[in-house]
Amino acid sequence: MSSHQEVDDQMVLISQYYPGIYTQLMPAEQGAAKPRRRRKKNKGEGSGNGVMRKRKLSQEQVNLLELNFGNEHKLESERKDRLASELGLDPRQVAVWFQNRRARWRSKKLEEEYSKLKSEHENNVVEKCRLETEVLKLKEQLIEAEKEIQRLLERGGSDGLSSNTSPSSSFSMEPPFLGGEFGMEGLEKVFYVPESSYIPEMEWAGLYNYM
Amino acid sequence: MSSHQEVDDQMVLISQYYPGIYTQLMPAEQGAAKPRRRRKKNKGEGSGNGVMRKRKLSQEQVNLLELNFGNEHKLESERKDRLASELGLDPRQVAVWFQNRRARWRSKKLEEEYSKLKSEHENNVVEKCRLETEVLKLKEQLIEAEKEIQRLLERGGSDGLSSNTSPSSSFSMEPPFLGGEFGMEGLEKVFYVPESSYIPEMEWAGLYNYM
DNA sequence: CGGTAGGAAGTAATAAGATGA
DNA sequence: ATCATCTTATTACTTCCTACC
Repeated sequence: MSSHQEVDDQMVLISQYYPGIYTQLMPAEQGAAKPRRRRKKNKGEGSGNGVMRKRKLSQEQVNLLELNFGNEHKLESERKDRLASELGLDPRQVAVWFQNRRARWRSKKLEEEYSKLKSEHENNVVEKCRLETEVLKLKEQLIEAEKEIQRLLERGGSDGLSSNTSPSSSFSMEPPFLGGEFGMEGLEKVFYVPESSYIPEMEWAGLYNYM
Repeated sequence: MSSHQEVDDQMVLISQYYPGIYTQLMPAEQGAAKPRRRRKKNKGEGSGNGVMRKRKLSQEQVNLLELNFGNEHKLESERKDRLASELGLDPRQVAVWFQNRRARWRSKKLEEEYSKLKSEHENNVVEKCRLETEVLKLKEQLIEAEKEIQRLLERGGSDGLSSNTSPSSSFSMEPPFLGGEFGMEGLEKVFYVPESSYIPEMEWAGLYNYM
C-alpha cells in the first residue's frame, strides 16, 4: 500500500517538456511515437484523433498541495487562486485536486477506523471468552459452596438453622440467574432456595433490566 | 449513500446522439454551446482546444456490464471481446470498466464489513458488560456463601470439620482469583483458604494462563 | 425567484508497478 | 523477456445537493 507513491520523482514525467500553464500533457496515442511500454492497441480511443491528455502533476506541485492540505482540508477561493498561481496550475485543477484528496482521505480514514475497530473487537472477544469461563468457574464454586452448606446443615441437626441473625443468610438465586446460554439450565435444582433474598448493596443487579 | 445513484436514467445522456462505436461524447467546453449548468470558466482545461471527452456509458450498456460482473468479477479476453462487440465499445473500455468496478466493489465491501463489524462489536460490548456484572454478582454470592459456611462451622464446634469425605470440600481460591479489574482486591481476605484445592473437572481454569 | 460557488459521490480514463504465462 | 491483465493511485469530470446572494 506504500510501495509506489513517493518514488515517482525522477524520470517519470515525460511532460516536463511542457512547463506551460497546464503542466503535463501526455503525447497522443498515435501522434508520432509510442513511448508506452504496453497498451499496444490503444488506437482510436481519443475520439479518433491525436488528443492530448494531461496527466500527473509534478512531485513539487503535489508536495505543495499536500502541505496545504495538511493545514486545512477545505480550500477557500483565495487560497485556491494563490496556490494556482504559485504552482502554475489552473485554479480549477487545484480545486479538483482538493476534492479528490478529500475523497482519498475519507476512504483512508475508513480503512483506519476499520482496523482499529477490528483489533478492539478481537480484544473484546477474548475478554468475553475469559469472562464466560470465569462465570462458569464461579458458578461451579457456588455449587460447591452450596453443597458444603447443605452438608453442614444436615450435620448440625436441630440447630438454630441460622435463620437471619446475620446478613450472611441472604442467598439469592433468582429464576433467571443460572439459566441461559451456558448449558447449565438444570443446575439451579441443586440449590435450595431460601426464598429470602435481598442484599442492600446489590442495586447494580438492576442493570439486568435492559436485557 | 443511496440517494442519487440509481436515478440518472432518463435525460442525463446528452450523448445518446452518438450511437457510434464510441458511445458517449460530451460536447467540448467551448465547441459551440455550453449545455452545462455551471462551471462557466472551464476554458482551457482540455489542453486549450475543443476536445471531445467521452463520458457515461448508457444505462443499457451498464446493465449488461453489471450483469456480467455479477456472474464473475474477472474478465477473460474472450468475454471482454464479446462484450465489447455486443455493447459497441472498445474492448479497452470494457476492461477499464471492469477494473473500476472491482475497485468500487472493494471499497463498498469494506464499508459493509465496517458496519457489520461495528454492530457486532456493539453487541459484544453489551455482552461484556453483562458478563462483568454477572461476575460481580457471583463473587458477591460466593462471599455470602463463605460467610454462611464460616458461621455454620463456628456453630458446629468440634465436629468432624468435613475434612474430605465428599468431593464438595474443594473450595479453590487461587491468588489471582478475586483480584484485578473489579476493585475487589481486598475481598479474598474474607475467605479462609483451605489450601487444598484441585477439582478434577476444572482444567479449563488453565485458560487464565494467557492473561 | 434564479444563478452561482462549492462539496460529496460516482464514473471514466490514465499511470505505473507487480505478476503470471 | 515480452505481453496482457491486475492493482493502486491519480486526474478530471458529471451529477446531485446545499448555501448564499
